[in-house]
Amino acid sequence: MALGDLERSVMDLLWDHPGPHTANEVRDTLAGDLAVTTVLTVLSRLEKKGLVQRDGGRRPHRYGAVSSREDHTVGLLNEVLGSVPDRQAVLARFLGGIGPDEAAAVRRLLGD
Amino acid sequence: MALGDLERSVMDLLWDHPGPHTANEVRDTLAGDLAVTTVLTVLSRLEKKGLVQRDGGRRPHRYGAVSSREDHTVGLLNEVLGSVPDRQAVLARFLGGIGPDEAAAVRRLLGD
DNA sequence: CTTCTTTTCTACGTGCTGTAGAATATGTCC
DNA sequence: GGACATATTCTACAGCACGTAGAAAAGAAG
Repeated sequence: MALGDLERSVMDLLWDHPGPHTANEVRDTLAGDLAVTTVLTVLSRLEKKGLVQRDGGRRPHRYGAVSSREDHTVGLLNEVLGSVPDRQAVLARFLGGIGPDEAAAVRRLLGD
Repeated sequence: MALGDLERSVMDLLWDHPGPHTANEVRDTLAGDLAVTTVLTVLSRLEKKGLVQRDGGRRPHRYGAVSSREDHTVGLLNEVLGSVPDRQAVLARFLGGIGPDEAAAVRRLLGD
């Protein structure tokens, strides 16, 4: 599920400032001068996409990211890798393109 | 630049059957019963997106993928990774999620 | 009950994609 | 070269996702 620019901005905001937020807080933190209804529409769409969860206990409702930015991004990576028949071949090209320092980091992360 | 379903099918075809193809060949190889003009429209759009190159020397024109599926996919991966502030953190989560056999493959690819 | 706040419904413009007919350009055969 | 076949471009439209927000409804507060 691809995100539009505003949806992406909202997610970035929720990731950068954790803790559930009200629509008005999101609106005030976002750049630009959007109507609250706009923010609510976007939050609802993100909720339907499974990226945002809502605490609708008492008003105003609070919204927060379902998963971390990192986990979400890993999901995207796997989605991309799943669209290709030879995952390994893509990883090979990818690893061939990263810098030496990053390669070292990868080795370390794999418990060298 | 995201691809639609038909655009994706055409790219898969061009990747799976290398060598430049005419629009009619593409049409005949694609599933479904599309008009040639449809295929030509899609090929033109893919050309504009930089994914397809056309040899317009003599008619019928021949179309082929600009880069390999692997290179294109690596581009997508880097695009995803570029949308995040801490690339390393994402890689960490990604590597943590791959199987042991794939981890071994990665180590090997990094010139263990 | 009246008023304010919050949320939902509804709506519209825009851009992308799938789809293809109409119009045009190019090649081929007598 | 003219008629016919083939290929390409133009134009168009429907559907969907997204940005955007007003109108309407639902809930809270005094």
